[in-house]
Amino acid sequence: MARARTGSTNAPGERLGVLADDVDEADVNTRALDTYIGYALRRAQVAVFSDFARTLGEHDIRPAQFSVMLMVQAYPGITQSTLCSHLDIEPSRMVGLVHDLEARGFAVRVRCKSDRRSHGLFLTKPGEAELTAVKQLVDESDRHISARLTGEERETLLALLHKLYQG
Amino acid sequence: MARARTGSTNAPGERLGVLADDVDEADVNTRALDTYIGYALRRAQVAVFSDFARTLGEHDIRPAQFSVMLMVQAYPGITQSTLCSHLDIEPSRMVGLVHDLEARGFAVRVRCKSDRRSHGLFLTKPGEAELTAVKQLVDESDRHISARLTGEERETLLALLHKLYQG
DNA sequence: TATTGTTATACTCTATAACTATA
DNA sequence: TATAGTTATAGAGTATAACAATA
Repeated sequence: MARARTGSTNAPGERLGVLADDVDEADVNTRALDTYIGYALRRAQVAVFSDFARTLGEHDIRPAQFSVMLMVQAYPGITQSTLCSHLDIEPSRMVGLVHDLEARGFAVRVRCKSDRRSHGLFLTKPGEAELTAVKQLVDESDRHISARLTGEERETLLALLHKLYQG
Repeated sequence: MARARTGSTNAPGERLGVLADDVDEADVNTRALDTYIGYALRRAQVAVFSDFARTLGEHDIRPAQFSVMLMVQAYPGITQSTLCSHLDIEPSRMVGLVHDLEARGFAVRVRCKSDRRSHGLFLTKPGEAELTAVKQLVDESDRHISARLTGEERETLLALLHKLYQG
């Protein structure tokens, strides 16, 4: 890095026609970025989501859709707007997620008794079965990506992440 | 949650025309998701990137573009392909990032001596100045989001995240 | 033949505004 | 008038294939 920083031979050259010296690829690292929480979060998230997609394979359930299914299972009859506020998903995006679940026969919308503007959501029998299968794979993926951590480190990581986005 | 799980009154009703009972919003939480590393990472990353955008304000530099500028400053003359491999950005996306930096006068492309297919990248004087200003804001944002952690917790978090995506 | 940079394309995610039906 | 759900649209991120210039 010292060599690269001198800039003695590698000047930008406002004058065109100048050719640039090589940077020795062996010297290159991302140390200047590695101290940022945001950069580390991003890289970790990409790695985790990539494993998620690989593990779920042909099920074709995205993380956001999995989170919706899990919440609908935990709270049968939950409305889209309640889901939106708790999962921090925009209502307009929720429409597509729910519509896809319905089109695949995994969920149904039912008008709410108290407020007929709202739709209560329920998993169908096939939806419950799909979620059971998918949940096993998600758990497997979570174990897989946590494999580099001890159980204690995993709990510490979860607690620190919660501190970042909660109170 | 116990009430919601019984499903006694809230059955999906394959029969249409049935109306759904309300779910008590006060009972709703994301506990079923909070134990997943991937979910916690995603929520934390959204919070951090949101603060990043808010803090940088009118500078209109996205995280990916900031990472490129920082690497070009550390390694003047670095090529797009080297940047791509180290930042894990697709070459086709790098084109747009670099083009935008050039269009704004923050960077220049210079043909490489050894391999004239490659373009060495350099920050211009205005680019250096912009990066200096932006880096202060990024550091401020990082301090801001780290405020809920002790210095030791922050280091622990970084170390655990690195374990997730590195060796 | 293989690689660098590029163009084109497409799909997902994110964000906003506007509309409808209900309240 | 306000809210739930919807539609439409646009910008950004991600991924792939194909092409020109160069190796």
